Amino acid sequence: MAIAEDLTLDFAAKQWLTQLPLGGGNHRADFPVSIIRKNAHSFAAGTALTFEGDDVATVLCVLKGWLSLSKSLSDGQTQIIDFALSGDIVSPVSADGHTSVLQVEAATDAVVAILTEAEWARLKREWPAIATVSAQLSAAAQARISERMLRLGRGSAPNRIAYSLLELCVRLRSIGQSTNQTFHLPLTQEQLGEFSGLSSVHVCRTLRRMVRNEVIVMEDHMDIHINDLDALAEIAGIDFERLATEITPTAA
Amino acid sequence: MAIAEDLTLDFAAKQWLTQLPLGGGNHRADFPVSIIRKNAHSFAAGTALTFEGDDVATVLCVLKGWLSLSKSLSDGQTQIIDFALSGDIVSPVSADGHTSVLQVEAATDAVVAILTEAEWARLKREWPAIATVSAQLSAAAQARISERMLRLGRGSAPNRIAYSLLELCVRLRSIGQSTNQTFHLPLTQEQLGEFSGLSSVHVCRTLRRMVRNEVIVMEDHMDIHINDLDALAEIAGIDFERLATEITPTAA
DNA sequence: CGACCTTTTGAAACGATTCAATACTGGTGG
DNA sequence: CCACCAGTATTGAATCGTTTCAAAAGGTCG
Repeated sequence: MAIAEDLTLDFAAKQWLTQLPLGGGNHRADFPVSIIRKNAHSFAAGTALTFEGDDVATVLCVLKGWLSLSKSLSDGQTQIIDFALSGDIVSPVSADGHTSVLQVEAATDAVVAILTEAEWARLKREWPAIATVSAQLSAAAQARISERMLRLGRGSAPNRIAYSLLELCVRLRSIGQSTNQTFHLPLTQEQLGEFSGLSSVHVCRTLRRMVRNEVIVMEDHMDIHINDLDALAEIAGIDFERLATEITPTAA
Repeated sequence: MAIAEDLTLDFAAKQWLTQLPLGGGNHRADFPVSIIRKNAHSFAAGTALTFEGDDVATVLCVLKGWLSLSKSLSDGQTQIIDFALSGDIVSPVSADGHTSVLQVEAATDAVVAILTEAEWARLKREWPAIATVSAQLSAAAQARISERMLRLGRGSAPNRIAYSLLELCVRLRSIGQSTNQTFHLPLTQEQLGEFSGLSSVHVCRTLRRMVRNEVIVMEDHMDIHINDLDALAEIAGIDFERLATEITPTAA
């Protein structure tokens, strides 16, 4: 974990931090960007982000890449609770404020600003726009977690996979990393299984069937194109554009 | 839905609203209680709480009874995402602020204060203690939803049922409705199935097996006593007291 | 008492997992 | 440049756990 120097890159992408109405000419407006920049760290894919002691009360702003938030059963079986993508905010704190309930890991190479609860509270207080976006992000996270719980509890394998693909497509689109239902998932089938509650073998079978039916096209280790959006949405049991408004922070 | 007149009852229970350090002699300190009282409504068990149009941006404070928050697949299969118990706060709003992502229903007879987002924001602003409790409650909800997602995705039926019982036991204990691991669940086996992602038939089989093994005792339609806490915690894959600190707001 | 809902239990069917063998891919070092 | 390796993907076959179907028993309420 090293201080990130290359923050220019992803800031160009469509992200909340760059979109904040922070008040143009006002030089203080640089403050949020600068405090986040100052606390930015790089993580290589696969690295665990650990929090101990007082560090727990911490807020993570993902500036680049994907984080996976997961939990494991005692026998090692893992469930990915959520992915935090570029622009997302994570506070992996439990009700007692002392333990992290979730294991946080960089799913890809990632850049993350790590703020204390206090710093974050101050940002929210002094820049209401940040508080607003933060609330929207958390409502969006809530909504997509509900959708996924529904499918973990009740959905078939095709339903789960279809939903997972559509959710990630929608989210990537909202941060400018997908157009025309084409996107790259930086995941193994094993990880997609941990996300959707299926064995990697069954993820493979299900994806293959979708390719055979020409619902999706797959190339180069997880470059996905949704060929028949209506069919996939039907399998997932959602309305694509409605899902987008529910699980994605909408421009205020 | 009628204005509730009988608010004295559950207020006696150990609840956040009564525990707030609102500043003793200060007469303004009555304000939170009075605004909540003014907006309290009664719902009979089974009633759906609906929100339309501008009502969506709404906060629910459960004063008495249980709410169930659920989602359904197009074929009618339902997943209960969470129960909101007495003292819990629910904001069933999606990221666009216009649709309710969750179906809210009174699982028992219930009394709920229904506040607008604006009223709630004002309460939080003027009584920081409310903001604190609110944050704790939402961290607790986050934590228990993660635990449940893990089990929906990866757990066996016994694991899911054991966890569900323990979670509800812990939560009921924290609001003074369970002592000695004895409590009443106001749920049918069907609902317990919707909560744990199992068919009602399999809920029955699993509970029966636990009774046979003397892990739990069941009487009178869902009066449950956990007879062998260690065994149940083992099946659920948790540490009981640790779970309590994670999924329950801790006294500040 | 009958109507209705919930619980219980058995048997059959189904879907997902596990096991196992093979192929594919990208990276490393001879 | 090729051989090799580890990790990943693919496919088939057997197994397992859960669901579904069905039938009966228990409870509650008009």
